Order: sequence, then C-alpha cells, then structure tokens
Amino acid sequence: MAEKSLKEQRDQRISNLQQLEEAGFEAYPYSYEAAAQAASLQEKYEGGEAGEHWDEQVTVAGRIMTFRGMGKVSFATLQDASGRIQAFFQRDTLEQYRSLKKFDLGDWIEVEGTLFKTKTGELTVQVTDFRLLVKSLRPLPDKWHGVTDKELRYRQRYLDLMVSPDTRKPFVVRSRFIALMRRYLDDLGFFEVETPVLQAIPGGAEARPFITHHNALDHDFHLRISLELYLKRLIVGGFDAVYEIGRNFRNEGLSWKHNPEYTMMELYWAGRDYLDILKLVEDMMAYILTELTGGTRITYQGTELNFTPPWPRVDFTGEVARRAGITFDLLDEPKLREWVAVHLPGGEDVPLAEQPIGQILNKLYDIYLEPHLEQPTFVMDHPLAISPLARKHRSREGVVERFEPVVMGMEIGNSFSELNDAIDQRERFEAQLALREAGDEEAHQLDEDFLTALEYGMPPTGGLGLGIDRIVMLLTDQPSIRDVILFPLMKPDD
RNA sequence: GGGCCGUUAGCUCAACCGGUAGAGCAACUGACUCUUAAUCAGUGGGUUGUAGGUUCGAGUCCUACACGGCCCA
Repeated sequence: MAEKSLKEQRDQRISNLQQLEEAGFEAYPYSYEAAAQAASLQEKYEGGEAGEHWDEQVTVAGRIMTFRGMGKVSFATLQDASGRIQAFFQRDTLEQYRSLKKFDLGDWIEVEGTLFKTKTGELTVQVTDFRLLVKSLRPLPDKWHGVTDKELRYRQRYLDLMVSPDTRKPFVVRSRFIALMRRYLDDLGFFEVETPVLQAIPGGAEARPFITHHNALDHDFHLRISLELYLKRLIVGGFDAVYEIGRNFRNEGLSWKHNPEYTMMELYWAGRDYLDILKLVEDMMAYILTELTGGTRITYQGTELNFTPPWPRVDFTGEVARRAGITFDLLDEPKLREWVAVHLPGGEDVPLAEQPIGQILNKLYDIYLEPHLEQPTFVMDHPLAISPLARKHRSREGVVERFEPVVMGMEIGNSFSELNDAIDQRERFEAQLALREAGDEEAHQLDEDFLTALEYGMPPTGGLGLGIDRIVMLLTDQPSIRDVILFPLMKPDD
C-alpha cells in the first residue's frame, strides 16, 4: 500500500505532540471533568442574542472537528458525545496561544471559559484556558463527505460515528427499543434469564451451527442457533414466564436481512397458547412504537407500515395455495409433488418434487407468500412437517399451532403453542433425524437431555422468538441489517 | 453458487478512442482579530487492490485472484 502521505501526516502529529509536551502540556492526562455538554449548553442559551456575553464559567471537552485560524484569533468546533460547540481563542488573552498550531484535527481538548454569541449568533466558548486530553495520530476522514465507502464504514465504524453523527441514530433507537421491550415484559411479570451460548447439541432451529472446542474437557461445542430448548427447561423447572435477549449464531450466508450473529428475544409463558402470544406481540409492538414515535405507523423505505392491532392473519397452507394457484389441499402430498414437478421443475441435485415434503413446503412459502407480505401480517398454522417443536393444532389435521409475524417480506418472529407431549416430541426428533441422515444438515438434532426434561412435564406453554435486528431495521428505516449492527461480520482484509 | 458494478493520495472524487495520473478536503510554509465546508498565496504527497498477459506504450484492454456493494436462485 502507498502510505507515504499517511506516514508523513502521522509523523507530523507525533512531532506536534512532542512540541506540546515541551511547551508544558501533559500528553496523556488521566481524567477530565467536562462540567458541561455541548448539547445542554446549546439548549440553555438558545434564546440568547448575537453579541450577548454571559458570566457563567464552563468547561467543555471534545474532539476538534474543524479549526479556523485567523492570525490573532482562532475558532475551533469541538464535538462531544452530545453534539458540537464552538470555541474562540484570542492571542491577547491566552499565554499558550502559539501552541494552538500544534493541535490537529481529531485531537481531544478541554477548554475553560465563558460563553458568548458571535455576531452571526453562534454560541461560543471564549477560552481562558485549554489543555490537551489526547492526541489523534491519524488524519480524520473528509470533514464534509465523511466516510462513504461502505466497507470502511463497517470495518471502522468508529470513523463513521465520529464524522457522521447521524450514524448513531439507529443504534440509539435500537437501545431504546430493547429497553422498552424489557420494561413491557418485566411489567407483565416476566423474569429475564441467561442460558448457555456454548451447547453440546445446538437445538431449537433449523440451521447450521458454528463449532468450537473446549480444551479442558477436550470436547467440541456449538454456538447456539436458538434460545428455545434451554428456556423450555426453565418452564419445566417451575418458572412460569421467562425471557432472554441474546445472540444467536448461524453458519449461513450474508444478505440484507442476514448476519451470522444476530440478536433474538425469546419468551416462554406457561398457561398460555399461541393466540395469547399473538396478542402479546401486537400489544407490545404497539406499546413500543407509541413510546418511540407517538403512533403505530412508520415508513420503511417509502412504504407506510401500519402496526395498529389487530394485524391481518393469513393461513399458511390456504394462502400459499391461493397465491400459487393451487386448487387442491396443499397438504395432499401426492398431488402437491405432481404440481411441483410441473410448475417448479428445478432443484439443485434432486428435483424439488422429489425432495422431502418439508423442503417443498418451505420453498413454496419462500416463493409465493413471504416476499409478498409487506404490511405486518401473521402467517398462521404451519404444516406439521416443518414445525417439529410446535404442538398439533387442536382442531385441524396436519398443521400446528404456530404463527410467524412477517413485515416487508421479512420473518420477524416465530411462535408456537409449545409441544409438551414428550412422546410426540421424541417422534418429531426421530423424523428430523431421518432427514438428517438423508443429508439435510439443517435438520434438528435429537437432544436426549431436553426430552428427559419434557418427560418430567412442561405445563401448557406459549413461546415466542423475535428478531431484534430486523425490527430495528424497520423502526429506523435502514435497508440493510448491517446498518443496525455496529460491527457486522466482515471477512478479514489482510 | 450465478450475474452486474466497484477498488486511483489519509478522506471524497476526476482522468475522452490506450498516449507524461489531477482536483477539493487533510498536511506543510506564509498572510489574516467574528470565522463556521473560513479565505488568500505557495509546497510536498501515487507500485492506480494483487499477480500475470496483450501493446512501442495500460489507471484504461484481456485472464485469474482478493475485498466490497447490489441483484438473483
């Protein structure tokens, strides 16, 4: 790489630091006390008039973002965590005025002084003393354009945050969203727990796991792909309402809606079924949206989304069939395979029509239903074949009590009346095992310890998982999941 | 996995049909007592992502690879 220009600038800054030390500045002070934050000062003196001076002594610390030297006076814009404020330096009143030349854009400084408004009305600190807090050894990105290279924005997010304060907004909303969700669940009497990330048998979802190794036990473990099976063990143990907010890891590709590590909220509520959970989702989302935005409608990428309860519900099998133009019962397997052979002749190694029925149903859903649902919608009552952890529907054959909330073609959650029949659960696992042996690496593994727990008896329970990142995308109008994850997964570039 | 696009100074971007790689910001020197993308004068900074190939001559054309973006199964 061509680094001469960078090296020159870095050397220059190191030399400036040495000269500041020689002039009596402490190079790396241990602490600072910013008595005031830029934003609160801006707010406090909003009504002041150009030319007005105040007596209040203030101390402000921040990063030098711009610097305008005009000979005997200079202006700098300081940026702290809250915002920006201008500082004014005068040679006549500052002993160390000449040292200002050795400060660089990006350095952190602390200034003391009084406040006034310039003739153009900008709130400014009339500096009476200043000191270095830390030197920046590298030049800042373009002060006007910021960082536009997406690769650089993701790899060096701190630069993006530093020069483009708007970058922070989705992450602030993310934090508030999670805080509000906690408040909502805590108020309902839920208990927040933490379960293992390292699992001997990764369960609760169809996904390929990451594998790691524990040296002392000399055993391979997997990073969890879901929170489900451990939270259910807690219901067996006697908790009646638990939730966890945590990271899942899935060893899959990346896309605008997939990052290999992502955040999930899962809850389990004893005594409830999936329809109770459905109401909770509607109500919780309405509560959070109202707290965040004042209403239950938001705009995502130009589309207005209405989260006002109740959200529309569509039946999985009925709606897939309707949209695909299938006139027979979707669960009539021989007819469905015939139809697929005609209408979807493709397939990777094996024609789709000859693949396991679960693959076919998932494919049809992925083609004909999910991508076409824009408004918040509950897809209800999935086929049994693709729902090995959900209990059978109380009145319909071949389907389970399950729903998935879908928005803008994205699955943002998943919920069941949880399967608590240990014998049925064993049979479901065995069916999954058969798929696994036939080559489906994403089929569920049989978790004997979980089955043991179920055999002690899990009371009737409703469960839910929500994809936090995707919901935050919707709330913040971001087109990619990578824009709501501070440090998305990147391939090392060396 | 496939297709399209991108990768040029620290940052943001130019460079016509293949003909000596430029600008703004940042940096350096100087001027300047209300600037705010400060301004003005001057200076330095490049293995054009990597490796090959075609050519008298390659940032530009070809091949492979790396990283990234968008779209598709």
